[in-house]
Amino acid sequence: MHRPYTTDPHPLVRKLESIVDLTSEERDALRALSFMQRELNAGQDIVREGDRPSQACLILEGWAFRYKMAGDDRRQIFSFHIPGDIPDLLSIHLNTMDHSLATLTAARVGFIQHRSLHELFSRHPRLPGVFWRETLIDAAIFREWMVGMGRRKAPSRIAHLLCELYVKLESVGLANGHTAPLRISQETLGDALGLSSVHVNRALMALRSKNLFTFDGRTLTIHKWDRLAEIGEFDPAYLHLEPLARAA
Amino acid sequence: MHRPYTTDPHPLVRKLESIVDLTSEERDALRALSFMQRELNAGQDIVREGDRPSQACLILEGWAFRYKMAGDDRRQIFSFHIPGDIPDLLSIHLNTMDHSLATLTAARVGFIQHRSLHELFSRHPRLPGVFWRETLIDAAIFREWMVGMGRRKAPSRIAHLLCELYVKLESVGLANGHTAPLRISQETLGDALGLSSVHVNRALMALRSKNLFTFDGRTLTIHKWDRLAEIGEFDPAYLHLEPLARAA
DNA sequence: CGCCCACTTGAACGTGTTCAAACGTCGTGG
DNA sequence: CCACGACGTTTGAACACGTTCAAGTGGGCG
Repeated sequence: MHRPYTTDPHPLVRKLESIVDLTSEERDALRALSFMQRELNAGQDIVREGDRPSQACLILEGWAFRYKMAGDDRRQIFSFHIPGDIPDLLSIHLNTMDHSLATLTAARVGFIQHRSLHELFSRHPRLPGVFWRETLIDAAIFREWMVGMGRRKAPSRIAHLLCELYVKLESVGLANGHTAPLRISQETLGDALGLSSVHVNRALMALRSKNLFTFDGRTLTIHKWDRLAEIGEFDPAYLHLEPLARAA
Repeated sequence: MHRPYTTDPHPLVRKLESIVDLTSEERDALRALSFMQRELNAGQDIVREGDRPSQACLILEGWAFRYKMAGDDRRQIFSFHIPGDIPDLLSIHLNTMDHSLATLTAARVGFIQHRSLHELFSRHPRLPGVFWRETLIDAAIFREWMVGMGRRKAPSRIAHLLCELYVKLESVGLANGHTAPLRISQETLGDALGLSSVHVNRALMALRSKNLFTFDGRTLTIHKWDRLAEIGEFDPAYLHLEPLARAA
């Protein structure tokens, strides 16, 4: 379905190579991007709604997620991010953050100055298009989540999310066979799906009784992909995983 | 809150000038963009999920919306579009449409070849960033709709959408005083909000009884903005209406 | 005038929420 | 090593919100 992942040690290079053939100059330029590195615990905000960042955050290890609060009790999560992602890349064109970014697990992240990215883009004119495309895929995933929250019931939403996360992990080489690491609490799943944790629990138990997958909050193993995809109405087209045409 | 709109006859120039100061060269290049023009009735698909367009659609007159079907009965609408918008601009970087675009009202649209856009971008290096930014704002609106569908109740969602549409119309000069044209059926509102038309009707009636606004499916007049914004938890920050810095 | 479409209303039903309590597990410190 | 606490999961019961189906209303347009 998609190109084989490479094993480049740089997460950003690895991610982009899963999408497009980089020239060696582009690869070198990406590896040369300088950033300040930080280790964070789980559940820490990286950037907050209202901030005006001058740098963007590259996930090097661990998971992050984006969210926004409605009032001070209701949280809506928009996306989960894995190594190689730059979840707040949008801050290079939108001055003020309209949402927050936080770590889901303990994580290592790098902060890249916007200035460095602009330089990278002007020197390597194919790259802005590649990153633009990444933000368009983000938006495609948002649309699919909207379909879920607007038009699918809880079990279907859960099945869909599990399929999506599995495919994304697999596409960057983080899944083995039918198993992938997935350290997400039911409360967090609920905040991503627009459900209460109680209802996530009940729907999850109902799904579990069908033996389609096992999931204990740490590891996801999918036993019957086709059936799960059917329940979740999952069609991966919106992830746009087909690689781009080769570099000229 | 945002810059005064210009009255340039070209909808695309008018839209972009509401965001950024264009140089006269940029303006001329935009006006010179060639496109095939078409008149469409209300409720016609312009591009469909699965298509691989070689052109992008500029709305010249009337309204359009983007949507996706779940099964063949449930429809989810993602966005509404007005003159100056290029709702499927994403097709320049994503080969296959993951959703459809249709007219809401009778409309006049222009189809711009992707090739022309690429040429425009390479000749006017500030423009890709401006268009990229537009697609990032699209995504910001998707996020806000996710908050609504996941975490707000029907009356709040409706109030929020009315506020959003009013502000967007005002920002391009399509609202007069407190009144704006808004030709949307309750069924369509429901498909955008993740609600049944029956429930939209009831929630709308309940809101109407508060005399915050009048809306008859054609025209929206807002009487008590503050109160409506409060009910909808509407904070326009996510629309990123502040103009960009002036051209150097 | 009459038809069509959108809006309105009612009643029964279903999905998901809320509140509360109990249970398990894991990591920490005594 | 065990006790404890923190946190996530599981369960129950009552309730609220939203859906569905069905019928009736009203306005605009041919």
